[in-house]
Amino acid sequence: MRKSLTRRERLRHRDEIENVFRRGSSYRCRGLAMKCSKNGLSWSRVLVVSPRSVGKAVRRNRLRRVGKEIFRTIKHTVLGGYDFVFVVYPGDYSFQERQEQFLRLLSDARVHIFRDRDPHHSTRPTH
RNA sequence: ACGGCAGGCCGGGGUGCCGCGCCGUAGCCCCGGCGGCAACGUCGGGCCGCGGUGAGGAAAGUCCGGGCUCCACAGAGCAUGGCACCGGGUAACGCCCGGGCCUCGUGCGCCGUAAGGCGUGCGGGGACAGAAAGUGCCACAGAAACGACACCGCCCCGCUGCGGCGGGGUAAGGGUGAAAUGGUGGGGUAAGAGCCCACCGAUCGCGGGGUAACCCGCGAUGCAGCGGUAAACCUUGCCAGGAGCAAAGCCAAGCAGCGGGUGGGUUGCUCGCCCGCUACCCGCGGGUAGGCUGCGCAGAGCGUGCCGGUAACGGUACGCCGAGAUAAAUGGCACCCCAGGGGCCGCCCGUCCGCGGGCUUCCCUGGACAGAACCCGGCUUACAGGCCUGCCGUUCAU
RNA sequence: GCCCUUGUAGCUCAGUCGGUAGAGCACGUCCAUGGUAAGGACGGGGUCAUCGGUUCAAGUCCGAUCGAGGGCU
Repeated sequence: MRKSLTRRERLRHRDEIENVFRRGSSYRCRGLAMKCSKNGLSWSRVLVVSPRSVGKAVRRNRLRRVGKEIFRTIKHTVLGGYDFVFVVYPGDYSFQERQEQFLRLLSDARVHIFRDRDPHHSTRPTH
């Protein structure tokens, strides 16, 4: 499977983003928050942002890039048909610790598929 | 060798795997539009390959100056705002370069008992026009704060009850203040005072040098107009029309109009000019927050050499084409080199026996400040570490 | 990206033309009350966001920096 994250798989428009923030379900843990909602498409779309309190543009870009990279490497284990918004908060975390935060919130939302299981028989999300 | 100051430059490099934006290009024939009966052609998109390319010296703050776009043209005057020694550079500037003057620090020399003064060298700083056009302000203190004045004093005359009192002269000394109407020394005088003299300062005139700011020399005037503040109003000279790429133009989608004004034309006033009076403007309400152009373009462009210039910079020849996103591309992981910091075992060298330096090995960091958003020229601010040049100081060697 | 506004006591704000920084609430002590609140008297508390400049003198004038808030398709 390709590990790319193309333009189609990113959440790009203001109304779509505001829709997720307004109507999506919330999940959060230390250092990360996630909002998601169904988008009616066959694939999932994602957006990673960092709040203004993180600091200046360089630090905020860095957190967004790490978040995008994590989603890219694990996106084949995520169900299709959802819009995700990840809000990355500052903290002294390594790449692996950040990845665990993402996997935990995706599991909490029941949209995470483990690789040793057949995707077609996994439990459907309940919202 | 080390340390300090000033100026200039750089701001990690490489390999592998995975990934992102943009440009070009072959393919698939996946999707849509148009043409065609069809095969297919064409345009746009998607996917998958290949090639190219991909953050900074400040990209930052948005403090100045332009280009560019729109306001019919970008016109005149006033208002308003900005700038301000002189000359040059530049598209322009409040920027840069050179020069002048003032001021601060410091070395040397001279004068002086000293305080200090003068000359000169080096380095730093200066929003540095005008206070003899006018207005305002100068708290407290002080007699008096701008054309004003006598508190303590000093001196003369008169009176006296010998304590002083009155009239006048004076501004040297004390005192107040940030600042008291030239300074120092001498003469003079009742005491004093540019009252007179010498030197310094100031003003004016003449001559010389310099494009100029200004400098130098000589002479005259006792200085009778002279305090400070224009980053107070102001005066003089110069500059500026306004808004800003969320400018501006086009396409698609969508909605609902109502009330008011007669003028409107992107700060204010007047004039001119233009447009319009089925138009335009103002207010309330409703709808849309998508795409394309602008916008990645050869440009006040970058690099190197030569020429002119003290320099900023200009000219010329050759070469090069160097990001273009839009919830916003330039990233992630691993390793090596290099650089820096820290620790321990061992080895070597020096030793004033406190330790210092080098090698090996291990760990940490990739280091600081910081992310293009229409584009340039500056300014300001932030910044780990390193390199180069010049000057100064200390030590060692010759 | 562009354009504005603002920063004064713990909080909300005054401070004109430069001349020793104030008000209300809050805080402390005392009075008053059997006690508390209200009330009264007295008092403490400020790097005027930071740095530099002009001036004899700066919260005020000028420049730079930092922070906070708002608007523009």
